[in-house]
Amino acid sequence: MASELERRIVEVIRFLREGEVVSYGDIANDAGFPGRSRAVGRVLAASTDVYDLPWWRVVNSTGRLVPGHEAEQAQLLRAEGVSVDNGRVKAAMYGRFRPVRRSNP
DNA sequence: TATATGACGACGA
DNA sequence: ATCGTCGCCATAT
Repeated sequence: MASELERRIVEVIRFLREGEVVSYGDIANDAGFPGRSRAVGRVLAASTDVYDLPWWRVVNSTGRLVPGHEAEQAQLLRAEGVSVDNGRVKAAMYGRFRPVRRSNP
């Protein structure tokens, strides 16, 4: 049985659209559980296939791709028109993803 | 009960 | 820009 936290997280990820890239922290915030980014990673790692979620549209707060799935994720993202460079989402202009520190906003 | 771990994030060096 | 440390917290051992 899924917890409230897990249900909310899954719901938020399910609604991500093509070309929309968000961070774990963004999802935690949208789910109503700010600061619980690790829970987002845990849910994805454990049940991506179960819920059939667009896991590739989730990156960390610095734009880094998912460890161990970088090649596939980069391919999936580029197929949606998202630029990926050296294991990173290239710019801060996709979806709600925003880097924490931008030297040149 | 106690530690270790991790698809994270903020910060400082 | 990159790396290490620390806070966080559910699971695993």
